[in-house]
Amino acid sequence: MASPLTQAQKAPAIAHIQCDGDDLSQCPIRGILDRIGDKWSTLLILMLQDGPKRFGVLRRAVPDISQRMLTQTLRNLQRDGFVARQVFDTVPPSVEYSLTPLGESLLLPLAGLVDWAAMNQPAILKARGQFDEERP
Amino acid sequence: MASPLTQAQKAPAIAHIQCDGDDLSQCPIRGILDRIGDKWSTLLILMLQDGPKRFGVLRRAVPDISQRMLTQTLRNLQRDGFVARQVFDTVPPSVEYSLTPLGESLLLPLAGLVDWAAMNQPAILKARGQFDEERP
DNA sequence: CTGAATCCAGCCCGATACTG
DNA sequence: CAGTATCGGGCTGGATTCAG
Repeated sequence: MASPLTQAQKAPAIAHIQCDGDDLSQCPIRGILDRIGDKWSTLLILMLQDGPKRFGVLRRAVPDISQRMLTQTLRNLQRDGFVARQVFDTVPPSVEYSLTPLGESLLLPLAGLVDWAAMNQPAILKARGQFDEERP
Repeated sequence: MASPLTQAQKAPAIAHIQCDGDDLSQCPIRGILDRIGDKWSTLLILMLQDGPKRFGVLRRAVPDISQRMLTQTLRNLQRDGFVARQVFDTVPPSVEYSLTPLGESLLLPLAGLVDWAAMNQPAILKARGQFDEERP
């Protein structure tokens, strides 16, 4: 844990991650994947990366999300300590969501994944096309 | 709607990832998240990081996966070009799965996420506990 | 040993309507 | 404006059984 940043270009050395056997349910990687793996969490985290946003702003920024899912996803993110929720007691009421330090720290590893995805999507699509082509 | 916001603040480098608006379905990050977000893909990728493994070996290494899910997950990974499948025509038949170069390249960003998860799981659990405690 | 096929439970998520 | 409640569909994933 003394080298948080310099592992950028090292060879894969994720040996200690077993997660198998008996206690797979409380595997740390599983916990975070269950969170970012759902449909909207990652998108909302990315949306909040450049500052706090109100509920309605998020809603408009992600047009195809329902109020239900927006509320629920924000709740989960808040519960895990990724986002903070601040209520302004005005009329009409307004609520601001923002990334906590913990949430912001997630942006870094997330960026690695995002960059990888953007860079390799063509290869994935190509592989997918070939696979579907060869398999009737 | 364009993006009138400037990436000031302390945001890392995920500027160009919008994914909102009209074409959210073919957003690259969404594609990869749908893959690694499922229950077994990431675990199997990590399992294959130190060399090819046979079907039965993987099965025994991840005791709580069903044959159905093992086959299905491997198929998806193969389809996306992450793993290669080699059949040895013997009796009884044996099949070996291994990471492709594309799959290996995913190990790097994945490692970042894994490390982050391992390092911050205590904070997450703590936040979760506090949240559940404060909410009746 | 590897894998396909079927049945079935659970939940994720969307649409809608209603409150403060 | 922000959030809750309810209903229902579709997909994920587990158990079992059969086949090459």
